[in-house]
Amino acid sequence: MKKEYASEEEFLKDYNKNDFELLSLTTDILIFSVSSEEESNYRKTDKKKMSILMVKRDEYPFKDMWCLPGGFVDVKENLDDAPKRILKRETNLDNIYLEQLYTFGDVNRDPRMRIISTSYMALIDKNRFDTKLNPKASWFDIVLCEEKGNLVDIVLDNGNETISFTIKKELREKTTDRYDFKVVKNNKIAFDHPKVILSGMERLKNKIEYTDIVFNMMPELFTLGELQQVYEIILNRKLLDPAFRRIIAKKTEKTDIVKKGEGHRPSYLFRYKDNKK
Amino acid sequence: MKKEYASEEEFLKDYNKNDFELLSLTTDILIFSVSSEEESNYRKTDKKKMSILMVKRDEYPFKDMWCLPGGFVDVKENLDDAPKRILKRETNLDNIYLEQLYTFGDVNRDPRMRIISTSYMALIDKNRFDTKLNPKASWFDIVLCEEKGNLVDIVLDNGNETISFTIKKELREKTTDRYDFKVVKNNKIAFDHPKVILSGMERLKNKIEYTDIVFNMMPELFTLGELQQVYEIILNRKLLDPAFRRIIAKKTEKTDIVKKGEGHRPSYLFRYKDNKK
DNA sequence: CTAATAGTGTCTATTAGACAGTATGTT
DNA sequence: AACATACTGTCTAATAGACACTATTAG
Repeated sequence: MKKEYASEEEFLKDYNKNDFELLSLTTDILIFSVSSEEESNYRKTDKKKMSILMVKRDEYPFKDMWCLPGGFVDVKENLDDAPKRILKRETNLDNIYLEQLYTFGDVNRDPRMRIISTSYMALIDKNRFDTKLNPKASWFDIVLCEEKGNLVDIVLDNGNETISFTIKKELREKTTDRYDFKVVKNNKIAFDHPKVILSGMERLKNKIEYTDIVFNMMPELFTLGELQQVYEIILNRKLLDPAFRRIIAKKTEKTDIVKKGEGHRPSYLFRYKDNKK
Repeated sequence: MKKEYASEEEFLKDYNKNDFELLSLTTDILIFSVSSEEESNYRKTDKKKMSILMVKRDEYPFKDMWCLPGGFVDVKENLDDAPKRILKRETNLDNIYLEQLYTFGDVNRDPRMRIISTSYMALIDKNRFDTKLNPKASWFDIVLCEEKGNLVDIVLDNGNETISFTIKKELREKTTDRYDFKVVKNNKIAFDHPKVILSGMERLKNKIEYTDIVFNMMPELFTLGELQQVYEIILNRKLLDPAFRRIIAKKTEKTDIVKKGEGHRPSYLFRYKDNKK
């Protein structure tokens, strides 16, 4: 028989939290940045790559594999606050503006128990942070990102170790939602984090077109060539100079500072110009 | 002292689930459909409105208020499967393709205990479902949706009751993420569901531009006038006929069936044409 | 006939794509 | 001078916005 309560207060006093099964919630944080690879040819500009911040697991499960910084959400903290706290603890990075990415909740995504994970992402310019990274954290460059048919190959490298995965994108029927991701190959990446990484990369690819998100990963001052390179690695295709400059003109502001000494014609430096309000 | 394990198997045998605080996860489901309001003028076509499927709460907390269909995620079921099961139980609707919307996790969003909720959304044509709705479920038309400055007013009506809310959209600093939503007025809507509803409406507004999602809420055959009306209520603005027809031409296919008897020039019926492979 | 919607033609403004060309530093 | 990148001019194609016009039905 269901008990009748006279008011919400009475009901709550009597409410037994253990009537429902409990589970754990974690949050994983995907931080993108840009790194430059020195070119041997003095004339060429440094080749840029996307990087992802990862952490080496020193405990089971997935001991000695790499994963995104993450951890358990505290019962007494807002979901949005958890990734900030955990990012600080895991990597020592602070003051980063995160946006929610997706919530992954397959039954067997964690071998310990039922754990659901809400992922967050952010773009930063890692050179603006002078805090020292925790020793177990490390930046991995995306050294390969290739899509053949419905297979996506990603290879990451931190200068020391190479890790990689392959995901099969399966079109979902009757929905305009994203694809289903199936991890078909995984070399040293813990949990379902390959899916998180690919989700973030696709989100970024979309958002770069209609937001100013990319400037979060640029330094204060940059050349348009550098900015174009970042667009090109995110979109994974070459852009034409004039078209790029037309579009970017509204979002940037030319300074009178010139970057010289690069072995070719110097470039003006630009800065981000916010047009919203 | 941290114990050393020789293998992942050994670690898992020893793993104590209660080392971490547990919480509950629910899922809320936002179902959109279109309803038509009979026009008194025989010449005019029926005015369309967006509708949302809601459920009356018959228990505390929020007794007698309206909320989205939702419920607790089972420890043994995939997150994506929970909303399907719960939607069936709460409303009797089956076989609906849901996409994940957002995960809401403020500490006090549920007065009973710490509950985090992942919301899902779907668009359906409710007339295609001949299953009878559960008595506590009901379709609410969006009878008003107005944005003034950073305040959004929404009024819902099921023919019997009117419920409403006002949300303040606060621009987040330094992020290209969505706004923060603050519920500043709430008339009879349970939990933080006003936020879920508005998130869904904004998602829909975005997705209608670059996906074919809208056809999920259209009948098999429709006139372009009807389709245009649906676009207009979702986007909340008038569209010009020629421009609309140009865009929609790629996504639709003309049949040789004509809809007559409407008090004005008859219209050909169209059907959705999927262009993705 | 009239009201209402269906459907088309076309001009213009804007934007995207393509390519070629000029400019200017370093070695 | 040669190379690499910076930056611009301009033609063309495609697209979006605006407006006006014609067509067809029920009553």
